[in-house]
Amino acid sequence: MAGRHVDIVHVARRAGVSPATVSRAFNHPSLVRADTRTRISAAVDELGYIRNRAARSIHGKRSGTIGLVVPTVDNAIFSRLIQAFSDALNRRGFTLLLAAHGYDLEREKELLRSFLEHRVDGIAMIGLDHEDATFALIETRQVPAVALWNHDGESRMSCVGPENRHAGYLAAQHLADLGHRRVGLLFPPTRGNDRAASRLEGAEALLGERGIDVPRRWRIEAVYSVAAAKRACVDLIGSGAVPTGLVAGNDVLAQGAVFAATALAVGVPDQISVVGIGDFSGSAEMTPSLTTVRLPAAEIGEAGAEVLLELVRSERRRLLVRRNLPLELVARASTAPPPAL
Amino acid sequence: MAGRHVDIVHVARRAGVSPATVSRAFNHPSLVRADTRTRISAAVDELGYIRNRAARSIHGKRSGTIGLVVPTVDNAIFSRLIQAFSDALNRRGFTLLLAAHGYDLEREKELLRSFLEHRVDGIAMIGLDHEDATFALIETRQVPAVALWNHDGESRMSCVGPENRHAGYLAAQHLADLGHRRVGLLFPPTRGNDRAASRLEGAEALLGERGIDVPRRWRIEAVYSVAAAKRACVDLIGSGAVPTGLVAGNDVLAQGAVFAATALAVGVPDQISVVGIGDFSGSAEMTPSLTTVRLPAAEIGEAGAEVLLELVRSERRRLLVRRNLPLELVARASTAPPPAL
DNA sequence: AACAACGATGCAAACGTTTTCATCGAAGGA
DNA sequence: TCCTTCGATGAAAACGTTTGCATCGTTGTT
Repeated sequence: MAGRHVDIVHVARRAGVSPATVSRAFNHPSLVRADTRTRISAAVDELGYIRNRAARSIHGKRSGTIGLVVPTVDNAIFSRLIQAFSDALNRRGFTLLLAAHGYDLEREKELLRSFLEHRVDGIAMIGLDHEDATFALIETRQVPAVALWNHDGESRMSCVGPENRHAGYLAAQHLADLGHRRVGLLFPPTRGNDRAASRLEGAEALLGERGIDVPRRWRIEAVYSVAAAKRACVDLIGSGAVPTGLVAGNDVLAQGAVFAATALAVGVPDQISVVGIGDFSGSAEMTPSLTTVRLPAAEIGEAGAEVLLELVRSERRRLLVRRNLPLELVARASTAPPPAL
Repeated sequence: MAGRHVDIVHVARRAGVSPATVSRAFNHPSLVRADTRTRISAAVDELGYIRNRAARSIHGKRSGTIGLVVPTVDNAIFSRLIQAFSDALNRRGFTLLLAAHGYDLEREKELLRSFLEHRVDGIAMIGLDHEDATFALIETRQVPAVALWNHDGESRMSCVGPENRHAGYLAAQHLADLGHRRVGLLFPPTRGNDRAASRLEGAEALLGERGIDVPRRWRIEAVYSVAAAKRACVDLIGSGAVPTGLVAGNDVLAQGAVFAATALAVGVPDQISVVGIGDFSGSAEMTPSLTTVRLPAAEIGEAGAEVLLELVRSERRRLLVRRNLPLELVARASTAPPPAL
């Protein structure tokens, strides 16, 4: 009964109407008499008809898909963002196309191209730093686009997110306010990652203001993983000269730092204070609980979808929307004044 | 120059050939003379033409998309799976459609429908337990489908994953082998979650074999979050009668349990042993490092994509492929023999 | 030199929808 | 009763591709 290749014509025949009427029943129900609609709906159920969006979108109609390109899915905080973004999309009848570029902006451009082949109605990407070709693609195709996860008043494209620079600033400020003068910086590679770069910049700005100088050996780079961060910090602590405070570029790195200190019996926060950025799941529960700058991941996803769909609906293709989301320092147990000398 | 609405006809005109030849240059390059191909390729670049996959897929051609429905993205272990699955797809020229149903199988069916409207070439879902309507949809549409994250020799659909039952069995076995007789079970709600249900079943089977009875108050349910697990375990420990060993349904719950014990100064593993399932990122680095059953998330994603695309290419629509992925108990520092009485 | 075979390309139909325009019948106004 | 208006529906064109078939020029065979 229900079949593999039922199309609108089959439905129309079964319901005793023309294909046009079936189409209208779906897209403009008010134009179709109620009892006709009922017959059509019955025919749809009997035949197991499923509409073909590809055929719809050929008419310049919306495809009902939104593309999201992220550096990686496998990441506590992006996954929260993706979840919120996807939910918000689904609620509004859109479907998510997702791809990850692994912090390779060249690859990002390719993925964007592939999304455009699928005629996505809108594009979301992480961060404001992209290849020129990426911007060019967006502009000539005039496809609605939004950058998530970073905010900049001067941005070249619409954006929804917090000021990552400010996040770094707040984290460093917290340590400085507690009296720390010997501060280390534990950050991921900043290449192709403007969020990390901005945070680092913000932290350095605050430290500069307070006249705190960070020697090279306390500037540590670790890829995004608890294991890498822990290793790097074990090395740092083993090297002897240890800072009293550490600003980590995100909570995963901060967790690694805390685990390293704990493993080496260096007290947190008695001997070293650690502040993260992100407030990932688990940061509040670990021992000691992690002081961090909360990034509103779910809000970014939600608001990002909202802004993007607004752009999709709007006819004004050149419209730029910027939404700045608030940050908040969450003081917990991993930070305290530095030990007396 | 480059435009918003360039189609294959524009390209053809510019290259001085017919649209058919342009189409062939893309899909069957060997049928087109090399210098013609060059002209076409130049025209494509000049005009900024991007192919329209919607128009292609209308001919019964593949859409080049694969749908993945997960319970949630926001979850350390699924995000690893999604990452691997997506990468494997991209490498083979496919694009991922993603949606999350929040452990609501009714919702899952809706999302599947929406994917079918987009004419995905294949479907991947998590687990083997789905609504009848979901199975029916897959069967009448004859769309290639695979279940990830669980394996069952009798499964109704193709599947790629480990035996979750065995994972639970192994975890419990480890505690029993160490000599624990007073064992607790910390699991997520099993409704709509056959992986958790299987693990619980496996753990109970082993405990039954060893004649270990788990009283009701040591069967704890906590939703998937460190915070919820920690709360539940704080309650358990506060209640007085504490087991010497705890099997957690996954590492997130196990981490919550460890944090609870640590916070209440109950030694892990001296007073209580905790074993998880998953081997999430961070489990090896925390203090104490977590004993767990490793689930090969990345391998599942990779192999899942491979199997699914095999099904897509195959003409045999009723083909069932089952791939069983190995499990491994990773003994670390969170488990030890029970304290002497 | 005639013919067959082949490679390269064009023409036009087809894919499953949506939408414009036309048609038809019924209701309402003079 | 005739004319207008309006609501419901159908016919057909259009969307951007792909592909079967036809065509045409070239090369190789006898």
